[in-house]
Amino acid sequence: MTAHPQEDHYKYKKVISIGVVSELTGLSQRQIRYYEERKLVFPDRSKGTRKYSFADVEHLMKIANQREEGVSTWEIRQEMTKELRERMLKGQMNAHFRRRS
Amino acid sequence: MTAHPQEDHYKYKKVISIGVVSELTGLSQRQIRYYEERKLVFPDRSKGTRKYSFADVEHLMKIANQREEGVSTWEIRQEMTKELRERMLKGQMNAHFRRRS
DNA sequence: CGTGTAAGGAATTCTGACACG
DNA sequence: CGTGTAAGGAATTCTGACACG
Repeated sequence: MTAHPQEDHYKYKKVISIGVVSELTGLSQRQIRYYEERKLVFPDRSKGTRKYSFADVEHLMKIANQREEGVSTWEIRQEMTKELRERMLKGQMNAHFRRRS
Repeated sequence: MTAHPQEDHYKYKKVISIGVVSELTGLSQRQIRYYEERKLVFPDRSKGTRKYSFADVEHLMKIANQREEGVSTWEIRQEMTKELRERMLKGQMNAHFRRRS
């Protein structure tokens, strides 16, 4: 599917500490941890300390933009689960049509 | 040139701490720091602490393989500078032919 | 609700050195 | 030469709480 399957997961590998994420996003560590509490981000934990991926960083930047526009964390969360449902539906449909065509 | 110019530098962005690099490569922190001393890797420094890229991680894995084959750090270094010279030459030639064709 | 901050502790990283070989 | 380790300190991260609004 992709030209460089390995490179692809550079984006998703959770290796970045919160300090670096803070620098990259311009968000405070407090904000980043709070967004986790509100279930907007899901870092890995390596013995207590949080590890984020580049995808997480991008996602946090989107969140930062939405927050600036006055969107609440609750609304952002709603939007996320909604998109998730849509993606799952699409997956279902793909599986469905793949089976019978 | 590339489909996703931004994604591309996920590979080169120096954001990974030495502990994670150690886990990723299987090398000890001592080894990783020593290879830096021998000028085989060049992490960024953010206020003292080293930050590596995924490219650095890959490079360290190659180094680990060479070391297992008995190649000395000095020889690895030689090989690196040699490759660098070749790449620079190629750049020169590209510039040269670009100018006159 | 969303974020700042001070507090105390735990985990991480750093350097220079001694050791072995 | 290449790597391990103990040592002491510095920087990072963590949690729970109080504050403001």
